[in-house]
Amino acid sequence: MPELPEVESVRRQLEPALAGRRFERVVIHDPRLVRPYDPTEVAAELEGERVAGVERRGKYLVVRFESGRVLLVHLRMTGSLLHAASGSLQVDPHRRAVVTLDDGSDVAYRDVRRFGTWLLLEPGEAEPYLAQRVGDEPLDTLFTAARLGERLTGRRTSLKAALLDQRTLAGIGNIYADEALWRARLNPLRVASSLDRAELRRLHRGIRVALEHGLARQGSTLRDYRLPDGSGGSMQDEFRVYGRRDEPCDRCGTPIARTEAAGRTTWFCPSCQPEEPVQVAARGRP
DNA sequence: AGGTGGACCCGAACGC
DNA sequence: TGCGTTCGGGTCCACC
Repeated sequence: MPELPEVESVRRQLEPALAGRRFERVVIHDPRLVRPYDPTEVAAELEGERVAGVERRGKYLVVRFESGRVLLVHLRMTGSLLHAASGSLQVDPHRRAVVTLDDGSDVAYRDVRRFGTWLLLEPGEAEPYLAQRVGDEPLDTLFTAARLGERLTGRRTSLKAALLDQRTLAGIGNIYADEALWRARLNPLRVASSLDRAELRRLHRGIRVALEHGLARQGSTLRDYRLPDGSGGSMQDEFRVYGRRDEPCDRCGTPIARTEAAGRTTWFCPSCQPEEPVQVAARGRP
Protein backbone atom coordinates (compact mmCIF):
# COMPACT_ATOMS: atom_id res chain seq x y z
CA MET A 1 0.00 0.00 0.00
CA PRO A 2 1.45 3.36 -0.88
CA GLU A 3 2.35 5.20 2.31
CA LEU A 4 4.94 7.94 2.74
CA PRO A 5 8.00 5.88 1.67
CA GLU A 6 6.21 4.53 -1.38
CA VAL A 7 4.78 7.89 -2.48
CA GLU A 8 8.12 9.62 -1.92
CA SER A 9 9.91 6.91 -3.93
CA VAL A 10 7.44 7.46 -6.77
CA ARG A 11 7.96 11.21 -6.52
CA ARG A 12 11.73 10.91 -6.78
CA GLN A 13 11.46 8.96 -10.04
CA LEU A 14 8.64 11.01 -11.45
CA GLU A 15 10.01 14.47 -10.81
CA PRO A 16 12.86 14.32 -13.36
CA ALA A 17 10.53 12.79 -15.94
CA LEU A 18 7.85 15.46 -15.51
CA ALA A 19 9.64 18.68 -14.59
CA GLY A 20 9.59 21.12 -17.49
CA ARG A 21 7.39 18.84 -19.60
CA ARG A 22 4.07 19.84 -21.10
CA PHE A 23 0.96 17.63 -20.86
CA GLU A 24 0.30 17.24 -24.58
CA ARG A 25 -2.57 14.79 -24.50
CA VAL A 26 -4.58 13.44 -21.56
CA VAL A 27 -7.05 10.56 -21.67
CA ILE A 28 -9.05 9.59 -18.59
CA HIS A 29 -10.64 6.18 -19.00
CA ASP A 30 -12.31 5.85 -15.62
CA PRO A 31 -14.70 8.62 -14.56
CA ARG A 32 -14.31 7.57 -10.95
CA LEU A 33 -10.75 8.91 -10.97
CA VAL A 34 -11.89 12.54 -11.17
CA ARG A 35 -15.43 12.42 -9.91
CA PRO A 36 -17.60 14.35 -9.39
CA TYR A 37 -16.04 16.16 -12.35
CA ASP A 38 -16.42 15.25 -16.00
CA PRO A 39 -13.38 13.22 -17.14
CA THR A 40 -13.42 14.77 -20.61
CA GLU A 41 -13.42 18.26 -19.16
CA VAL A 42 -10.65 17.52 -16.66
CA ALA A 43 -8.52 15.98 -19.42
CA ALA A 44 -9.05 19.06 -21.58
CA GLU A 45 -8.09 21.35 -18.70
CA LEU A 46 -4.87 19.42 -18.14
CA GLU A 47 -3.78 19.50 -21.77
CA GLY A 48 -1.27 22.27 -22.36
CA GLU A 49 -0.19 22.57 -18.72
CA ARG A 50 3.57 22.61 -18.14
CA VAL A 51 4.99 20.97 -14.99
CA ALA A 52 6.95 23.18 -12.62
CA GLY A 53 7.69 20.45 -10.11
CA VAL A 54 6.49 17.32 -8.35
CA GLU A 55 6.19 17.47 -4.58
CA ARG A 56 4.68 15.29 -1.88
CA ARG A 57 2.53 16.04 1.15
CA GLY A 58 1.70 13.01 3.25
CA LYS A 59 0.46 10.42 0.78
CA TYR A 60 -0.47 13.01 -1.84
CA LEU A 61 1.61 13.60 -4.96
CA VAL A 62 1.51 17.30 -5.75
CA VAL A 63 2.06 18.04 -9.45
CA ARG A 64 2.62 21.78 -9.62
CA PHE A 65 2.13 23.50 -12.97
CA GLU A 66 3.71 26.74 -14.15
CA SER A 67 0.21 28.21 -14.35
CA GLY A 68 -0.11 27.85 -10.58
CA ARG A 69 -2.63 25.08 -10.90
CA VAL A 70 -1.98 21.83 -9.01
CA LEU A 71 -2.89 18.24 -9.77
CA LEU A 72 -3.26 16.28 -6.53
CA VAL A 73 -2.78 12.56 -7.12
CA HIS A 74 -3.68 10.10 -4.37
CA LEU A 75 -2.81 6.46 -5.05
CA ARG A 76 -4.96 5.18 -2.19
CA MET A 77 -4.33 1.42 -2.09
CA THR A 78 -3.52 0.08 -5.51
CA GLY A 79 -2.70 3.12 -7.62
CA SER A 80 0.59 3.31 -9.53
CA LEU A 81 2.19 5.51 -12.16
CA LEU A 82 4.27 4.11 -15.00
CA HIS A 83 6.56 6.23 -17.13
CA ALA A 84 7.59 4.80 -20.49
CA ALA A 85 8.39 5.71 -24.07
CA SER A 86 5.25 6.52 -25.99
CA GLY A 87 3.64 3.48 -27.57
CA SER A 88 5.61 1.00 -25.46
CA LEU A 89 2.88 0.49 -22.86
CA GLN A 90 1.46 -3.01 -22.60
CA VAL A 91 -2.28 -3.54 -22.75
CA ASP A 92 -3.59 -3.20 -19.21
CA PRO A 93 -7.22 -3.63 -18.18
CA HIS A 94 -6.53 -1.63 -15.01
CA ARG A 95 -5.19 1.45 -16.77
CA ARG A 96 -7.34 4.41 -15.74
CA ALA A 97 -5.61 7.34 -17.45
CA VAL A 98 -2.70 8.21 -19.74
CA VAL A 99 -0.79 11.49 -20.05
CA THR A 100 1.35 11.97 -23.15
CA LEU A 101 4.21 14.39 -22.55
CA ASP A 102 5.84 16.73 -25.07
CA ASP A 103 9.01 14.62 -25.16
CA GLY A 104 7.23 11.61 -26.59
CA SER A 105 6.86 9.67 -23.37
CA ASP A 106 3.71 8.51 -21.58
CA VAL A 107 2.73 8.49 -17.95
CA ALA A 108 0.08 5.83 -17.37
CA TYR A 109 -2.03 5.60 -14.25
CA ARG A 110 -3.01 2.10 -13.15
CA ASP A 111 -5.37 1.26 -10.28
CA VAL A 112 -6.88 -2.17 -9.67
CA ARG A 113 -9.33 -1.18 -6.96
CA ARG A 114 -10.15 2.25 -8.35
CA PHE A 115 -9.88 4.12 -5.07
CA GLY A 116 -7.25 6.55 -6.30
CA THR A 117 -8.11 10.14 -7.17
CA TRP A 118 -6.88 12.96 -9.38
CA LEU A 119 -7.97 16.42 -8.28
CA LEU A 120 -7.13 19.48 -10.38
CA LEU A 121 -7.03 22.61 -8.27
CA GLU A 122 -6.81 26.28 -9.23
CA PRO A 123 -3.93 28.47 -7.98
CA GLY A 124 -4.09 28.89 -4.23
CA GLU A 125 -6.53 26.04 -3.63
CA ALA A 126 -4.05 23.25 -2.92
CA GLU A 127 -2.58 24.71 0.27
CA PRO A 128 -5.83 24.99 2.23
CA TYR A 129 -7.01 21.66 0.83
CA LEU A 130 -3.90 19.93 2.12
CA ALA A 131 -3.67 21.88 5.37
CA GLN A 132 -7.12 20.63 6.27
CA ARG A 133 -6.20 17.00 5.67
CA VAL A 134 -2.55 16.41 6.52
CA GLY A 135 -0.44 17.28 9.54
CA ASP A 136 3.32 17.52 10.04
CA GLU A 137 5.77 15.74 7.76
CA PRO A 138 7.40 13.16 10.05
CA LEU A 139 10.77 13.30 8.25
CA ASP A 140 10.95 17.08 8.45
CA THR A 141 13.49 18.45 10.95
CA LEU A 142 10.67 20.47 12.49
CA PHE A 143 9.02 17.24 13.57
CA THR A 144 10.49 16.60 17.00
CA ALA A 145 9.55 14.33 19.89
CA ALA A 146 8.13 17.38 21.65
CA ARG A 147 6.03 18.22 18.61
CA LEU A 148 4.78 14.63 18.49
CA GLY A 149 3.82 14.98 22.14
CA GLU A 150 1.81 18.11 21.31
CA ARG A 151 -0.02 16.27 18.56
CA LEU A 152 -0.96 13.48 20.97
CA THR A 153 -1.98 15.71 23.86
CA GLY A 154 -5.55 15.12 24.94
CA ARG A 155 -6.05 12.30 22.47
CA ARG A 156 -8.00 9.56 24.21
CA THR A 157 -7.92 7.25 21.23
CA SER A 158 -5.37 4.47 20.74
CA LEU A 159 -1.82 5.11 19.57
CA LYS A 160 -2.54 3.11 16.44
CA ALA A 161 -5.57 5.22 15.56
CA ALA A 162 -3.64 8.42 16.25
CA LEU A 163 -0.81 7.34 13.93
CA LEU A 164 -3.27 6.45 11.17
CA ASP A 165 -4.93 9.86 11.47
CA GLN A 166 -3.23 11.92 8.76
CA ARG A 167 -3.76 15.12 10.73
CA THR A 168 -1.66 13.84 13.63
CA LEU A 169 1.24 13.44 11.22
CA ALA A 170 1.23 12.82 7.52
CA GLY A 171 1.94 9.69 5.54
CA ILE A 172 1.67 6.74 7.92
CA GLY A 173 -0.59 3.84 6.99
CA ASN A 174 -1.22 0.40 8.41
CA ILE A 175 2.20 -1.01 7.58
CA TYR A 176 4.46 1.73 8.92
CA ALA A 177 2.22 2.32 11.94
CA ASP A 178 2.84 -1.25 13.10
CA GLU A 179 6.53 -1.09 12.19
CA ALA A 180 7.01 2.21 14.06
CA LEU A 181 5.22 0.93 17.17
CA TRP A 182 7.34 -2.21 17.21
CA ARG A 183 10.51 -0.14 16.98
CA ALA A 184 9.24 2.09 19.78
CA ARG A 185 8.26 -0.95 21.88
CA LEU A 186 4.80 0.51 22.40
CA ASN A 187 1.51 -1.36 22.40
CA PRO A 188 -0.84 -0.22 19.60
CA LEU A 189 -3.74 0.02 22.03
CA ARG A 190 -2.02 2.37 24.47
CA VAL A 191 -3.98 5.58 25.01
CA ALA A 192 -2.35 8.13 22.71
CA SER A 193 -2.02 10.84 25.34
CA SER A 194 -0.53 8.51 27.98
CA LEU A 195 3.10 8.46 26.81
CA ASP A 196 5.82 9.82 29.04
CA ARG A 197 8.81 11.72 27.69
CA ALA A 198 10.97 8.65 27.16
CA GLU A 199 8.17 6.86 25.34
CA LEU A 200 7.56 9.88 23.13
CA ARG A 201 11.21 9.91 22.19
CA ARG A 202 11.04 6.21 21.34
CA LEU A 203 7.94 6.68 19.23
CA HIS A 204 9.42 9.67 17.43
CA ARG A 205 12.53 7.68 16.64
CA GLY A 206 10.51 4.57 15.74
CA ILE A 207 8.44 6.52 13.24
CA ARG A 208 11.44 8.09 11.59
CA VAL A 209 13.53 4.95 11.46
CA ALA A 210 10.64 2.86 10.09
CA LEU A 211 9.91 5.41 7.38
CA GLU A 212 13.57 5.89 6.48
CA HIS A 213 14.09 2.14 6.16
CA GLY A 214 11.11 1.99 3.82
CA LEU A 215 12.46 4.91 1.83
CA ALA A 216 15.92 3.35 1.52
CA ARG A 217 14.29 0.25 0.02
CA GLN A 218 11.98 2.27 -2.23
CA GLY A 219 8.91 1.09 -0.37
CA SER A 220 7.27 -2.30 -0.10
CA THR A 221 5.73 -4.21 -2.99
CA LEU A 222 3.21 -6.70 -1.65
CA ARG A 223 1.22 -6.83 -4.86
CA ASP A 224 0.39 -3.69 -6.80
CA TYR A 225 2.88 -1.03 -5.76
CA ARG A 226 5.37 -0.15 -8.49
CA LEU A 227 7.84 2.61 -9.14
CA PRO A 228 7.39 4.59 -12.38
CA ASP A 229 10.05 2.46 -14.10
CA GLY A 230 8.04 -0.68 -13.32
CA SER A 231 10.30 -2.02 -10.61
CA GLY A 232 9.14 -2.85 -7.10
CA GLY A 233 10.36 -1.92 -3.65
CA SER A 234 12.01 -4.38 -1.30
CA MET A 235 10.88 -3.26 2.14
CA GLN A 236 8.42 -6.17 2.33
CA ASP A 237 11.39 -8.47 2.97
CA GLU A 238 12.32 -6.55 6.08
CA PHE A 239 9.08 -6.07 7.94
CA ARG A 240 9.53 -6.63 11.65
CA VAL A 241 5.88 -7.32 12.44
CA TYR A 242 3.54 -6.51 9.55
CA GLY A 243 1.95 -9.71 8.25
CA ARG A 244 4.21 -11.88 10.42
CA ARG A 245 1.77 -13.60 12.73
CA ASP A 246 3.36 -16.47 14.67
CA GLU A 247 6.84 -15.70 13.36
CA PRO A 248 9.44 -15.01 16.07
CA CYS A 249 10.03 -11.41 17.08
CA ASP A 250 13.42 -10.24 15.75
CA ARG A 251 14.15 -8.76 19.17
CA CYS A 252 13.00 -11.39 21.66
CA GLY A 253 11.79 -14.45 19.75
CA THR A 254 8.22 -14.28 21.04
CA PRO A 255 5.69 -15.16 18.32
CA ILE A 256 4.23 -12.03 16.70
CA ALA A 257 0.55 -11.61 17.55
CA ARG A 258 -2.26 -10.36 15.36
CA THR A 259 -5.14 -8.30 16.67
CA GLU A 260 -7.40 -5.47 15.62
CA ALA A 261 -6.85 -1.82 16.49
CA ALA A 262 -8.61 1.23 15.09
CA GLY A 263 -10.56 -1.11 12.83
CA ARG A 264 -7.36 -2.35 11.19
CA THR A 265 -5.49 -5.61 11.37
CA THR A 266 -2.56 -4.98 13.67
CA TRP A 267 0.60 -6.97 14.30
CA PHE A 268 2.80 -6.56 17.36
CA CYS A 269 5.10 -8.41 19.72
CA PRO A 270 3.16 -9.19 22.92
CA SER A 271 6.40 -9.32 24.88
CA CYS A 272 8.24 -6.22 23.58
CA GLN A 273 5.03 -4.21 23.28
CA PRO A 274 3.12 -5.03 26.47
CA GLU A 275 -0.32 -3.56 27.10
CA GLU A 276 0.86 -1.64 30.11
CA PRO A 277 4.32 -0.14 30.46
CA VAL A 278 6.64 -2.62 32.08
CA GLN A 279 7.13 -1.80 35.75
CA VAL A 280 10.63 -0.54 36.19
CA ALA A 281 12.26 -2.52 38.99
CA ALA A 282 13.33 -0.46 41.95
CA ARG A 283 17.04 0.08 41.89
CA GLY A 284 19.26 -0.72 44.81
CA ARG A 285 18.53 -2.88 47.79
CA PRO A 286 15.19 -2.98 49.56
C1' DA B 1 -15.98 17.64 19.28
C1' DG B 2 -13.65 13.98 18.86
C1' DG B 3 -14.04 9.16 17.93
C1' DT B 4 -16.07 5.13 15.46
C1' DG B 5 -17.86 2.27 11.83
C1' DG B 6 -19.73 1.64 7.23
C1' DA B 7 -19.13 2.56 2.22
C1' DC B 8 -16.44 2.52 -1.62
C1' DC B 9 -13.63 -1.32 -4.78
C1' DC B 10 -11.99 -5.87 -6.57
C1' DG B 11 -8.65 -9.71 -6.72
C1' DA B 12 -6.86 -13.26 -3.89
C1' DA B 13 -7.38 -16.54 -0.52
C1' DC B 14 -10.25 -19.41 1.79
C1' DG B 15 -14.18 -22.80 2.90
C1' DC B 16 -17.26 -26.23 1.64
C1' DT C 1 -13.47 -28.33 -9.72
C1' DG C 2 -16.42 -24.70 -8.72
C1' DC C 3 -18.82 -21.69 -6.40
C1' DG C 4 -19.77 -18.39 -2.64
C1' DT C 5 -17.66 -15.76 1.15
C1' DT C 6 -14.28 -13.10 3.46
C1' DC C 7 -10.63 -9.92 3.65
C1' DG C 8 -8.08 -5.60 3.35
C1' DG C 9 -6.86 -0.77 3.22
C1' DG C 10 -7.22 5.22 2.89
C1' DT C 11 -10.37 8.43 3.18
C1' DC C 12 -14.89 10.39 3.55
C1' DC C 13 -19.08 10.81 5.86
C1' DA C 14 -22.80 9.75 8.74
C1' DC C 15 -23.67 8.99 13.41
C1' DC C 16 -22.91 8.89 18.34
